[in-house]
Amino acid sequence: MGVTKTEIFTEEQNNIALFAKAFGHPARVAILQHLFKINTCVCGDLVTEIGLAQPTISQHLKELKNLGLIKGNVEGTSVCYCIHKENWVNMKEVILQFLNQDITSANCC
Amino acid sequence: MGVTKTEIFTEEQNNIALFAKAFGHPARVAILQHLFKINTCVCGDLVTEIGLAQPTISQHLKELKNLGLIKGNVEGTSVCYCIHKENWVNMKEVILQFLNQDITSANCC
DNA sequence: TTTTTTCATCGTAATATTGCAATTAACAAA
DNA sequence: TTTGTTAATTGCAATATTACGATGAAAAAA
Repeated sequence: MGVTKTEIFTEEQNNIALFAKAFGHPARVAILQHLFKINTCVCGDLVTEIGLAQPTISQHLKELKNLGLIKGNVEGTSVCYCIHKENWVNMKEVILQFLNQDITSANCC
Repeated sequence: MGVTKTEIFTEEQNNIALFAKAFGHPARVAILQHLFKINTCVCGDLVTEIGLAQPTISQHLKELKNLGLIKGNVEGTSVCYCIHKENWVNMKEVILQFLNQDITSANCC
């Protein structure tokens, strides 16, 4: 029915899925990459950088912020965004543990 | 319009997003985890293991297969699935490169 | 104060995703 | 052949996501 049955999965499985969804869209990937590349707060140039309409970027930023992967500071009329280091490291741990499952001993067809 | 504007992003950004979407749903996370845990081909018990209806599981398996992350062998009336090792390693490389962007020197607010 | 700048929010349209009942397809077993 | 088993496919309903124009809010600039 279009709604994910989160209740039948573990918290870990739901967390992995939530984080993965965060960079499951190229616009959010591009936003995060830009924040890493600039390596400091970014005030306002994300719209021209990415090439989507301002409300669309704002929406993607909101999702990333809700997940805690970025934070935003108001500076006058503009807002400066940057990676939330601590939460990024936490997210990375969760995803890495999933990606690094042992595959070497797999006895497959 | 509900449709992602893939044409304005790089191939790398689109690839990261595609792979991330693959485990952006807890059912697919659970399927992959089970395949890793069993560490061999799995024939048929995924439906009872995960707890979703058979057509739903079949659909998630199809997505993972289309992305190349798993492969399926027909064995009589049943189908055996397992991780596609080589493609999994490739996917891991792509995601890791994205996750491991340097954050230490970030000069943030 | 008025205007401008910058970003968030609202409302809406288009498309995508999730989930399942019903059916079909392919094969094994009787 | 008929029956049973297993998994894919079809069709559909419900919900989620993506994108943007229009508008609103807040602060700086004139």
